[in-house]
Amino acid sequence: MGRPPCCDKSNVKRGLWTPEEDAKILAYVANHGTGNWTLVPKKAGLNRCGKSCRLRWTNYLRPDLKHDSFTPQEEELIINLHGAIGSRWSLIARRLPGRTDNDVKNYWNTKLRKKLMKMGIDPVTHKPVSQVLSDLGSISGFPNTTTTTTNPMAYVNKDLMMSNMAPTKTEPSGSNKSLVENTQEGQVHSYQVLTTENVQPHVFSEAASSTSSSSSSNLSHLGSPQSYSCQTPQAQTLVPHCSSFDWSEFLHTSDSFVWSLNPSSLVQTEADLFSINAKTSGHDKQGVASVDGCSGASMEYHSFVDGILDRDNELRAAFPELLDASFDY
DNA sequence: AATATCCGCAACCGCTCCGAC
DNA sequence: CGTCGGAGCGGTTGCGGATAT
Repeated sequence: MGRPPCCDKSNVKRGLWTPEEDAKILAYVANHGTGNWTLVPKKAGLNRCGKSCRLRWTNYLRPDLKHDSFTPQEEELIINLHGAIGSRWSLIARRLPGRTDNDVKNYWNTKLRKKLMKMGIDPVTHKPVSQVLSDLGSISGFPNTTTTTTNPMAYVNKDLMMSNMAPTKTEPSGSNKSLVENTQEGQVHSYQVLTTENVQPHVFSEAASSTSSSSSSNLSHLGSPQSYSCQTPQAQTLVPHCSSFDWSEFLHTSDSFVWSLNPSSLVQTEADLFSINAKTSGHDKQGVASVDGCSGASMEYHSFVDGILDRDNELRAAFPELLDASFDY
């Protein structure tokens, strides 16, 4: 037995909102405030679903919303947060005053995801594409007796597969979901994320609420000595290895984590990113973390993207034969 | 100038969460 | 403790404008 619909879909207006409808919502909220949205259409004289009214208010009409374009700082923040917690748009949006989860989600899907891919960074795992593909190579050499993940392919971004792989393997649709469907509430899952080194298996716990393969993957990074990101010792202790974990709470209480990734050297443009890459590949390693962990105070000069690119350079140097030229970006 | 294609954004859908009863 | 229903969330769709051909 399914849930009854919140309203009679056939008798309510759908689609774009008119200025008159917006005015009615605004007037209603001004007089009555928000809450009990199912009653709003009737009371405000609108032929709309209450849910639709709520969305219109929260995503567009709220007076505290910003409607201008995202700043480079906001961009950086979104990337960092997405790398840390995956596609938890509402949590990310809470860190961006005046932005809604829908704003952030759309901006990610239309701009940032493509931007990262263009830079050779897999937007799902936040790893360099070459590393993801070489990881995939390792994984595809099954059987892997230590991996408890039911679907290793879930780590691989669909876009990445489409753009870089022969069409012989495709990510099963809803693979993210498959991880979740196999997850009982409160159950702890252990994963080994394979890397080319594959010498430092690490285990992490997945919060039961997690529905994102990207976050799963990145959670592993947070606790991993192989991490490309600039975790602080605090960060490692802040990410609890337990099944009941509230990311919202985490984000509110652990500014030192994400914000320590790159507090002083926000990457401004794609051109900057490439120039950074050029610098680091020129072995100007001042302030660059070692691969096997964070190297103290120098970390604060090392950006999130720097870490990714350094990691990639290191990988290429160590395993030139593994990286086919076609993987170049 | 006309048409096709691409892109961004607003809105919708279906699901889960959570509090009230 | 189970059910109900509102609220919230993430994924997806579709429209309309911009750009390319």
